[in-house]
Amino acid sequence: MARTTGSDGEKTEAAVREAAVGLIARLGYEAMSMRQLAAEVGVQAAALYRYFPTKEDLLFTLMREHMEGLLEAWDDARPAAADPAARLAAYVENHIAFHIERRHATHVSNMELRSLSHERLTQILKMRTAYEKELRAILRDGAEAGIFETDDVGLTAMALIQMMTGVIVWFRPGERLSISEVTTTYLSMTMRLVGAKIGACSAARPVGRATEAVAL
Amino acid sequence: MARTTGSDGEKTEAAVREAAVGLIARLGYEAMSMRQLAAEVGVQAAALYRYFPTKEDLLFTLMREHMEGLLEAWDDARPAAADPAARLAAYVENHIAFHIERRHATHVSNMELRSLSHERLTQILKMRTAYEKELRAILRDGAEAGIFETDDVGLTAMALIQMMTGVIVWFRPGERLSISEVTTTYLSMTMRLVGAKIGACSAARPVGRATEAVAL
DNA sequence: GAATTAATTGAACGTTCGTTTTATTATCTC
DNA sequence: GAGATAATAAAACGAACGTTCAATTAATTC
Repeated sequence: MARTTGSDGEKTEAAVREAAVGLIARLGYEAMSMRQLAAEVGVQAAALYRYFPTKEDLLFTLMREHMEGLLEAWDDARPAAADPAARLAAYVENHIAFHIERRHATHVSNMELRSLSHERLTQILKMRTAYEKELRAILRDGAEAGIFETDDVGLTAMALIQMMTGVIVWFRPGERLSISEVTTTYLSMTMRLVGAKIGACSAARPVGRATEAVAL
Repeated sequence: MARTTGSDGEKTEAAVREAAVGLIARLGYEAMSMRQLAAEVGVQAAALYRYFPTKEDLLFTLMREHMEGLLEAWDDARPAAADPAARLAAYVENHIAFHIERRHATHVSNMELRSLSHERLTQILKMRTAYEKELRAILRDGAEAGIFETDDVGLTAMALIQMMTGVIVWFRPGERLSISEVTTTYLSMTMRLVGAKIGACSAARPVGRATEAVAL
């Protein structure tokens, strides 16, 4: 046989991407075979090569578009206001929402970096660094304004990102907590972690601890 | 050829374990071939099967021993005192020290879970849960005693563990920060994150923020 | 020093892998 | 409706995979 009735390149390519994200997230890039992916899409393995020249090209495409999406999402969510606390709150909310919504793609982008060629790895890491740089800028501004109290901006940024991204490891939609409950809790943990002063944060509710400290 | 002069089963097995941890951490379990591992040890692939019946047995052994080591380390480090803040400080210090010292093994234990059979996965996860339960108990005790201020004990525990374990992603020995500097900073971030009250923590230096809150 | 055991080699097994090639059919263009 | 093109199937490629087996030699035992 050959071309099947109703076959459409765009639809097939989209189906390949979607199936690939799911399979790689579940099995790992190395463990997923092209035949397995093709079967999931309902196609022969050879057909995949019409859309992606190699298996690694497929992986790289998924990762690059994930990172581009993350940077775009932050570009849209970034508040105009200069208030560091509000900017930090927006960063946290955007980060958690984006990563929960794309758990599988995030898993792939975080776990399969070692399967990229050196050049492509560099490309992905460059995007990641640009994204992290945004957080460091917020923390630095907040520390200089005396609103935050961070011992080490770089280290705090890494700790926050690890903490937030870690949500995808245990979060399952429809279980005990909703996305907004998780986000609220993470927001207040973040504000406490950076030592945010009261009233400085418009989006987050008052962090709470300082009131009790005063009461001591 | 056959048995080589000076060959010793115990030494070879230890060399296999060590090389396997390094290779799996760098390449991933699926991407590492038994021939590659054998070459690293300086032996033929067939020789590996004298010590580990299958590739998965090797992986499982590495993971199980890593988790056993973690539980033992905490058993030794656990303070006798009942003070939740001191216990939390001990947990953080032990966790970071253990994971930095065994970065590669931690990487393997965290990243290659999906390559285990269902039964063995359950076994490893049981150990991991037992370890995390210790942290939840500390947080609960601290919250009940009014020393900590945690919105959600389970969620806080996950956030803390992700944050702390994340150290191995970026930490490189001999770079900008020493282990003790990293530990100190993470300890103070932890204490702020859980909203620890001043003076409650014997091991950590005063967390700092409350003093300024009082000064407001 | 002969017998036994421990440690390893080298070659091979069947399977699966990513990928390529060729042929075939559906759809689109005019 | 003929010709061009897009989308796929089917089969095959060589290479690499985990693993097994028989042979061989070093070390140990008595």
